[in-house]
Formats: sequence, C-alpha cells, structure tokens
Amino acid sequence: MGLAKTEMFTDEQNKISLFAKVFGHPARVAILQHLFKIDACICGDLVNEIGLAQPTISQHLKELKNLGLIKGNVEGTSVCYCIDKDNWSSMKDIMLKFLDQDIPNTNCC
Amino acid sequence: MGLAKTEMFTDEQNKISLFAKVFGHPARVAILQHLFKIDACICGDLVNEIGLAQPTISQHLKELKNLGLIKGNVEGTSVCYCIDKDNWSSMKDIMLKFLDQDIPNTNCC
DNA sequence: ATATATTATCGTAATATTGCAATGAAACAA
DNA sequence: TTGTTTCATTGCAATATTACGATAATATAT
Repeated sequence: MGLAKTEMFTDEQNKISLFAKVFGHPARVAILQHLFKIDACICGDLVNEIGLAQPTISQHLKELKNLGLIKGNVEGTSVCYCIDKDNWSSMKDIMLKFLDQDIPNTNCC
Repeated sequence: MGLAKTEMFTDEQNKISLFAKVFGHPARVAILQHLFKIDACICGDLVNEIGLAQPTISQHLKELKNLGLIKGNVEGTSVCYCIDKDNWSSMKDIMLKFLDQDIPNTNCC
C-alpha cells in the first residue's frame, strides 16, 4: 500500500498528520528555521545553507508552499521565499492543541 | 533514494523531524488522542476504535513505542498502552520551541 | 492437555518519498 | 541576439511506508 486510509479519520486528525508530515524531514525543518532566522530568503541561499542539490531544495520548498506555510515572491531572476504568517499561526493553533493535551492519570502504567 | 541525509543536519533538526514523522499518519494521531481521552487502553480497543486491522494497529503502536511516546504494560493476555508522561513532555518542549518561533517582519512578502 | 483470547511478527504487494542529473523557463546583462 | 543566472520540472533509481493475511507467541480458562 504505502497509502494512508484517510477516510476513516476526522478532518482534524488528517490535518494534524499532514502538517506533521511536512515537518517530518530535517531539510524542511532546516529551511523553516532559516526562514525564521532571516527576514527574506531566496532558494539559492538555502542550497548553500543546507547541503542538498538545488532540485531537491526546490522540491522541499514546493511541499511547504503547497501546505501554505511559506510563500514565494518572484523578484527578477530569483524568488523570495518567506513564512506565511497567517497560515503558520493557524497551523500552530492546531498543533498546539494536539501537543498540549492534559496527560491523564493512568491507573495502569 | 527515499532516505533522508540526516548527517548534514543538527541533532535538534533530526529530532524534530523524527517526532513529526511519527505524527505524520492519522492513525497514530488517533491512537494518541484516544490514549489521552481515556486513562488506560489495550490494543483491542484501538482496533475497534480505529478501523484498521490488528497487525496494522500493532505496527503503529510499535513506532510510537520506539520513540518512547507510549509505553505498554503486559496484563494477562492483553497489553495496556498509555502515554509516557516524561517523554511526552520532553517531546512537547522541543516541538513547541520549533513551532513557537517569532515570525520575522519580512521586507519582501 | 486443549481451547480461547490477545498481541506480535513475518512476508508481501502497492504506493510514497527522497535525491539528483538533465533539462526547461523566465528575467536580466552585455 | 547571445549568454548568464536563478529557480522549476521531468525522469529515474533507491529506499521507506502502509496495510493486511497468515502465523507465532503468550497467558488464561476449562
């Protein structure tokens, strides 16, 4: 298979897993951390910052863009990528709600 | 490939991506939410709660266990799974730090 | 001992992910 | 126009993930 049976889960569960999935690769974590650190960024910077080939970085950027977490403005021959503030906040709310659940007083462990 | 080049990233980046990866499937999200909701849990409950086959659930539980997020106590013929509080807290700290970064004032987007 | 119940493991098929070389597309410079 | 720079897309090989039937392993009950 290799295919998650999303139809048997809630929208919220699927949303959480989609966001988590995009954070599930260290290169995408590194890209986001770099975009947080500096104010603007072009793809070339990231290719130097991170050690992967240009097509690979481009692909990771595409996945982040598809989820709406970053946006890219074309500026001449280069593209300026940055965090999409609104969408990042929405994502954060959903993830925090999931991570911040009260830990129950288990009676068996 | 299908293999992440972890050696070019920091321990923190790799850790974040490993935790995120395990949340990157709705079944594991559902399992964790269910473990949060009730105090104790056995695998059989989860097979009924979630619609997947027993070997599939068992496999997902194994991944959560490998990362230390849940632990399982054998109780007769069944196993009682529950959240590992300490490890969940450690994970939460790492993930919150990543999610809660200050959004920069970009000058281009 | 035999049967039952519960969970784990193995094996396998289908699909997804990762990475990069090669190439394409678009804007700019000379 | 002809190059140059920058990023995207395509195509492919290697590996990972997901799901489940079959089966094993373990404990309990009769």
